[in-house]
Order: sequence, then structure tokens, then C-alpha cells
Amino acid sequence: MQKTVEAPMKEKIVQASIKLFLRKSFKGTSVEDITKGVKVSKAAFYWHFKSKAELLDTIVEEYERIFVDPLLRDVGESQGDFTKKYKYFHKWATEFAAQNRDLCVGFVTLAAEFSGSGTAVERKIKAVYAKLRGFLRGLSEQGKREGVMRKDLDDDIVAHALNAINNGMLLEWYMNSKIDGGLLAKSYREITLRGILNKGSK
Amino acid sequence: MQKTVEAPMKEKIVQASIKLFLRKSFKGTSVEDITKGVKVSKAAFYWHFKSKAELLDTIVEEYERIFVDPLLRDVGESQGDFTKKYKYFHKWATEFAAQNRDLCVGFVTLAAEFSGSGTAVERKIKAVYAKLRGFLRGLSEQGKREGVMRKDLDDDIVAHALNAINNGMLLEWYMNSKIDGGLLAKSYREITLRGILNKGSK
DNA sequence: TTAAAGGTACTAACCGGTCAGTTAGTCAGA
DNA sequence: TCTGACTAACTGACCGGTTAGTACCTTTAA
Repeated sequence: MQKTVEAPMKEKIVQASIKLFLRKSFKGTSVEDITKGVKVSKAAFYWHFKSKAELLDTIVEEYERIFVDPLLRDVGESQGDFTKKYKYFHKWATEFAAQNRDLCVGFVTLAAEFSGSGTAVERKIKAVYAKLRGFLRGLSEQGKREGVMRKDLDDDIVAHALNAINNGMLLEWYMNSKIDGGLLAKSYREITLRGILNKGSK
Repeated sequence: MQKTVEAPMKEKIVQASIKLFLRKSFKGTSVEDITKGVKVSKAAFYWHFKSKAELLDTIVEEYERIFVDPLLRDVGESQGDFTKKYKYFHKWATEFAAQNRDLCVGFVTLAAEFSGSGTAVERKIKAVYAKLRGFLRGLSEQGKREGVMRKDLDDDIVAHALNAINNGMLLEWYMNSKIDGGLLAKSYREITLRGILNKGSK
């Protein structure tokens, strides 16, 4: 008989807390809310994490490890012109978000919750965004080199804008669960692509 | 001799709490944090507001009263084609945001903090966004009627996308205080306009 | 003309409850 | 017998909200 393989408690806590932070925010979620959800004692939580803040760090690291790093690696290693790469980037990111909604939207809401707080986790979140924007800036430069992208847009601003639009769309999708995420993703790819390309480019 | 006219305590509390909620989130800000900031006792706070939640409602109402309603009224009453109206909308909104950064960014972070919470204030915030999107949908319809806007985009999706981009840009601006807000605003107007217009339209 | 009455805008001190984090102890398996 | 993975029960700090009382101004009525 097959034994049901349970996920390790630490991972169960991380997954449960992502869901709770999304619904009730980090500061609005108590450690007891989390431990009740995974049916474990509070002290067990403190066996796995030295503080509530360390759990938060773990979530930020998980976002970087399973989303940002593989995304940048795969798109970075892919071959093709700017438009092809941007489409691949968009496809990769939206498909991941569709399958990991809580993590992706949760990360944006955590970024919003801690922006301006001056905390260590804020710096950590900003570093993740800086990494993403660094990649997008490179893409923007490639687009200009290849002559398909508008030259009047600053590369840094393009990176900021693409990141901002991404985050805004995630939040909009979460705040309006009824809208078709796939349609929103498709539409926003068309809008951003057409918005940054030269008029003639396909 | 001129007497210094101080703002009424209720308004001072609202202004101070907007700043604090932006930095520390709503749940991360205690009533004492607020009352210490405006040098008033806690009981005085509860003389002006029956609860911390009522203060939150007041902020949401203020956002609607001094930003959303005047914006929709002015742009709605203005004459001109789609492009002119959208540019006016964008100019109005970005200039307001530049002068009321805390209120505008604070509203987005509050929306993020309470989305999915199932609370009364979440419904209130969503109603404000629904009003904004209703207006944007109307603009989108006008753009199609006038033949300048792409017909392949759904009006509702356009409204969602424009709102999402707006919110994303506000957050990006706040999270990266160093970037030139004016340049970001200008660039994103160009990107969104070109993104939703027909290729031939100016 | 004046004094009582009432409302406005507060303060200091307090209350019950919740929070992050701790302590001391348990127990299965190596 | 040792250690990884826990539990029950607890602590001190803090939080939202209340209570009782005060200073000051305006209205009312003798």
C-alpha cells in the first residue's frame, strides 16, 4: 500500500502563510492563524523559523528561487530578436502566475505592505525587483539595437514601466477574480508590445 | 495681529494617518501611533471617530470626494475626441497624484492590504474602482466609435488594464522614490496611448 | 445682568484581549 | 541514549476601545 507522502511541515507552513498573508496581510495574520491552519503548535512554528520575520524572508527567497531566477535564466538563454524574447518572457511569467497565483500576487501585496517601511525585508524585496528590472533594461537595449523599439524611451523607464504594469495587472486580476486572467494577460501583452515598439514593427 | 488658523483636529488626524498607513500599513499602525503624531490623546481620537475602521472609511471617502469625482466630472464635461479626452484624463490624474502622493499611493496600498479580506472597506474601495472603470469603459467605447481605437480589445478589459497600469505606476513610483515621476508619467502615457490606438492614429 | 445648563473638545488612567516569542517537557526513531 | 520534531502552558508587551472627569464656550432663562 502506498503511503501518503506529506509535505514537510516547514513547507506546509510557508504555503499556508502565503495564502493567509494574501487574504489578511502580513501584519494582520498572527502566528496562531498560521499554526491553526496547518494544525501544529505555535512552538513548532518557532522550531522551524526563528521569528515571524524569518518566515517572510523565506517567502521572498522562494519567489526569487522558483520564479525570478528560472524566468531570467530561461529567457536569457533563449535565442531570438527582441519581440520573440519579450513574448517568451510574458508567456513564461503569465503561465507561472496562473499556476502560482497566491505566491505572485502575495509578493506584490507584501511589496506594497512593506514599501517605505525601512525594514530588512523591504530591501530584500527591492533587490528582487532590481534584478528583474536589470534584465528588462537589457531587453530594452536589445530592442533598440535591433531597431524595432522606439528610441525615445529611456531603458530604465521601460524597465520600470514593464515591471509596474506587471504588478498592476496582478493586483487587478486578484481584486477582480471574475475577470478572465488569460484574456487580461493577452490584452496587456498586445498593449505593452505595441506601446513600446516602433509604429512599423510587428 | 493675525492668528494662526490651525486645521481642525479631525483633518489633522486624517492627514497624519494617511502618511502612517502608507509607511506602516493600516494594521501595522496603532491608534497611539496616530495620536502621538498629532499630539492628542487617544480618547480624543475616539471622540472624532467611533473606531479605527471609521477613520479608514473617511480616507476612502476623501479619495473619492477630492480625486475620483472631480476627475470624472471635469473629464466627462470636457469636449473633444477620444485621444484628447484620454490625454486630459491622464494629465489631471498625474498632476493630482504629484501633489497628493500620500493619498493616491496610500489608496493603492490600502486596496492591496484589504483585497480578499471580505471586509466592508474592501467593498467600499472596490466600488470606487468600479466607478473609475465605468468611466474608462465609456472612454474606450468612444474611441471605437470614432474609429481611432483598436476594435480587438474588449472595453471592460481596456478599463481594467488602464486602471491596473495606473495603480502599478503609482506603486512603482513610490517604491523607487529616485525615479523621475514626471518622466515615468509621460512615458506611460505614450505607451498606453500607442498600445490601445490603431497603428495609423496619432 | 448673570448664573445655571448644555455642548464641544478634549485628558489620564484603565480594561480585556491578542500578540510574538519562551520554557519546559514529550516522544518516536536512529 | 541522543536528537529531531514536536506540545501545552505561559509571559510581558501592546492594542483597540472605554470610563470618568475637566476646561471652555455658547445658549437660555430669572
